[in-house]
Amino acid sequence: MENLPNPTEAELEILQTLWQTGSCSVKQVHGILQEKREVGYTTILKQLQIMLEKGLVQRDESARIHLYQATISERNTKEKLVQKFVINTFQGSSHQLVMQVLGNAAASASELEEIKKLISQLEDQDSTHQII
Amino acid sequence: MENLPNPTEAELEILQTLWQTGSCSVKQVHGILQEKREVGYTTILKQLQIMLEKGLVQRDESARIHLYQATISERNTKEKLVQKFVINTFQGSSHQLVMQVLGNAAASASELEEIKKLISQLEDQDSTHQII
DNA sequence: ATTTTAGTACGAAATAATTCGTACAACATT
DNA sequence: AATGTTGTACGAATTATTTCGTACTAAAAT
Repeated sequence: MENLPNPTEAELEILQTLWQTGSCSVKQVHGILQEKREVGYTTILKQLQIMLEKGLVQRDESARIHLYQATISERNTKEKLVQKFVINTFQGSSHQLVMQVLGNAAASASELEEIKKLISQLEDQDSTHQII
Repeated sequence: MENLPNPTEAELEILQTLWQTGSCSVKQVHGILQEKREVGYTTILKQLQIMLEKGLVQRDESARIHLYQATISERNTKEKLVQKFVINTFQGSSHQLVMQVLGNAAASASELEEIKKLISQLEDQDSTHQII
């Protein structure tokens, strides 16, 4: 249960492709990111090497072409990033964040439906499990 | 209608105190932040000077003690920061962000109530104003 | 066997963000 | 007037992040 550093912005970009694709060569990652923006091959290579040092990814070196994969889960990572963001930007009030987002982002009716459903579930949990 | 850069983390911290207090001397800002963490006076001074250059704050120099105030609104700034965060972390899906947050942060019943109310409002708007 | 191709390793430059020391200026106190 | 106090200005060190060039290595193709 090590405590790894949060990924930086560029690192997160790479992690996203690893989460989506599973296990990637540098070439694959580069190919995917290249579609979004101009970036050198060795830039991605170096990033992955740094991420390896940090423990954010692991790699299979058995073949000549190394295969990288994320060591941290998408869910858990995003959870931490959200937490940090909420602290920095909303003084820790995730409620405030939600209100902001719902206010801005014209959410579609079906999305609102989904959110309402989640809230109902949460409320049920509350009344069922809460001790007081 | 200039387009100012997003504030960095340290800058945001300062902006928060300016938003809360209105118009502050360096000393005031420093005093408030000092309570949260160890930080030098000239650090804050320099930050404010940089923020002035960037246009994030303006200052009243009429007195010897300069008074700083934010040039960008809290609401608007946070909106942009959220937008950027959602793009980086949730590939632009603010809906995903909301689901994450609600799932994690054990929101209190009253908070959930408040959110539900907002959702109802949004739904009303939809049915009332939407064209299709 | 030589050459070309496709990969990794590594140093280091470029950029951005943060921090603070030192110098200087204005006002207040003696 | 001299001294102390409380400000601002500014240069510069430090740290983090991002980027890429150059060198090296192994495999594939000739």
